Amino acid sequence: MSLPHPTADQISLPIVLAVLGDPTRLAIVRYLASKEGVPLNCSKFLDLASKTNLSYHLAKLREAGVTRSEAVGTSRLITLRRDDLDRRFPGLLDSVIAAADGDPALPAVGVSEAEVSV
Amino acid sequence: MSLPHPTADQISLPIVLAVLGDPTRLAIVRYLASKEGVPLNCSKFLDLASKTNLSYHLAKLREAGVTRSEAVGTSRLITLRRDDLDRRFPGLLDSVIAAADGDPALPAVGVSEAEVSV
DNA sequence: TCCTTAGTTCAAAAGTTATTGAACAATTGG
DNA sequence: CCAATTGTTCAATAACTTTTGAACTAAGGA
Repeated sequence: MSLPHPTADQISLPIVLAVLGDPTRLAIVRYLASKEGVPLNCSKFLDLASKTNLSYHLAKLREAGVTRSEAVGTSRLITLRRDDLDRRFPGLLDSVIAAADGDPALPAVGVSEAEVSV
Repeated sequence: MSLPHPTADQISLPIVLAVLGDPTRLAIVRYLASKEGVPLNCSKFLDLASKTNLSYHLAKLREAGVTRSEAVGTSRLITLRRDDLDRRFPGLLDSVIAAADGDPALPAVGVSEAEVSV
């Protein structure tokens, strides 16, 4: 582990809610949840935002304690901190993801604007 | 009903999360949840923020679809839109409120700074 | 009617967050 | 070593959010 992460008990509810309240970050979290166990690198999310902007949003998620980023080579392997989140805020992540999955208007990884309207 | 409210299906997940991501608004929602069924007026929340600022936060909650405000005389009776929220986002409100209740560091209605530290 | 109570609106200021491009580091493969 | 790949950092800007005080409206009671 390379970058600074909060410990599980430093994770703050309002910060997590505010961080998940951004559609780009919510899309990242949904995708991580859908690929649980598979560490992903940033390039997976390039259809959501520019590389620089993604770096910003991924840092927000990491600093909030929602994700964990591990440096491996030139990549960052990103995983959802599901265990920590479930322990701190039981049921929260599941209900957020289920609600997001039920909303076709939200941006999602691998679903370009074109694909949506076709 | 006097003021503009979104319909249940206009309620947006990211907006609700962002709105609940503010500690003052989270305290309002927790208090409304703890007094469910009892319509409250704004004065209940005056220990959280100034009257003007409260008006701003309560408008945010209403516009997001989290609360309903009804004008009765010079008062606004405020209630939580639990049915609508539970239908749109099952389990979300309960997990947020349970998580907030478990965090003594969060501001709460009727718990002044003095009372906390004494 | 006049005063009080309850809350809103407005404009300004302050603070925060999001987005961008250019420049930078670090690793890996040829 | 050189070039490509992967992602970060920085500074600037744009855009939004929060907070404030003063002025206002509308209802209710004396």
